[in-house]
Amino acid sequence: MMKMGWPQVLQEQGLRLTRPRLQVLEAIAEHGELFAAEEVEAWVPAVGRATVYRALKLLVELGLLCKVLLDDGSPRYSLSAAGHHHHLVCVSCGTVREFHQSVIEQVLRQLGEPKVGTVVGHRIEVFILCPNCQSTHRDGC
Amino acid sequence: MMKMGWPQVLQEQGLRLTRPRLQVLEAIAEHGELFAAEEVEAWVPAVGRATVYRALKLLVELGLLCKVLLDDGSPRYSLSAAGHHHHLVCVSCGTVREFHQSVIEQVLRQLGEPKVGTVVGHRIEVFILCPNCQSTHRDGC
DNA sequence: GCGATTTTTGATACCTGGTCTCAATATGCC
DNA sequence: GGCATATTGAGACCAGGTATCAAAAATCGC
Repeated sequence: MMKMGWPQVLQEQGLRLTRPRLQVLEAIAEHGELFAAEEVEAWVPAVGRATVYRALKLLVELGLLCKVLLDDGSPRYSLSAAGHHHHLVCVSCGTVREFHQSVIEQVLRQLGEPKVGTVVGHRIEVFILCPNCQSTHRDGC
Repeated sequence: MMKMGWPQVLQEQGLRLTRPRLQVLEAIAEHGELFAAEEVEAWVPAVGRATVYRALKLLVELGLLCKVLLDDGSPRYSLSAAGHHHHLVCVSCGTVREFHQSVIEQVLRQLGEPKVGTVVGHRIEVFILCPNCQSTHRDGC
């Protein structure tokens, strides 16, 4: 679920749908919603390290995956809806929600006065404690 | 300039003002406004690698330095005014400006409805092309 | 000023998250 | 099936750190 369309997307770019790429994709689809590159490596031991990283990069470029920077700057990947958005990351359980906030975008645009410069991009990451983790303080969360 | 108060700050924490720490601090004060950890290493070859990183961490914790994540997630450090703020980073020349936007903070607070969770932190980085880099397209910028 | 105490250092090993190279292999296309 | 081209995997290497631990330095009490 999310795998469909993938071959087409690839081929439009002159890219090939190879076994390693498929294995990576399947592992991701099957496992978590927020994961580290290292975890993917472990999920597909048959696939070389470099290839795993190449696949992740590809998926990010194609917009199927999103690179999220945690509180301390360490990178994680999450399945992504298309388009520009930001993340609500639960610092406890790692759940990631995407959100859109046109107000914020507007404010940022306003920053782009001539004297400041042209805004060429931005990143917003919001760290939360999700309702689940908030109520149940069991560490299993 | 910015060095004053430093001994006091350190001692209040039971920390010591050592030569390596001073060397790192002086190098930073003397050199750039946005720099990589690696650069600091090169500026103070007499100071061990681990110590450089420890000093940087300390300075960040004490709020004298700010860790900025570039577009691609790679970390840089910049001299910092105290207090919560965000960054305007010029993608061309690396100039960093701090900014405050209460509107954004407000919006983020609103995200913290019960059903979403409690906002425990956020990071905002805005990437710009500064007026300087915009007009003069000489790569020296 | 001296010694004891405690912090800090630096060398080194190790870690995560990647990238680069390059020969060997797999894919897509006809 | 055969060919051109994309891709892979092994392995070296890199950035940016952290952990360990004995040796050195700073501060405190006197």
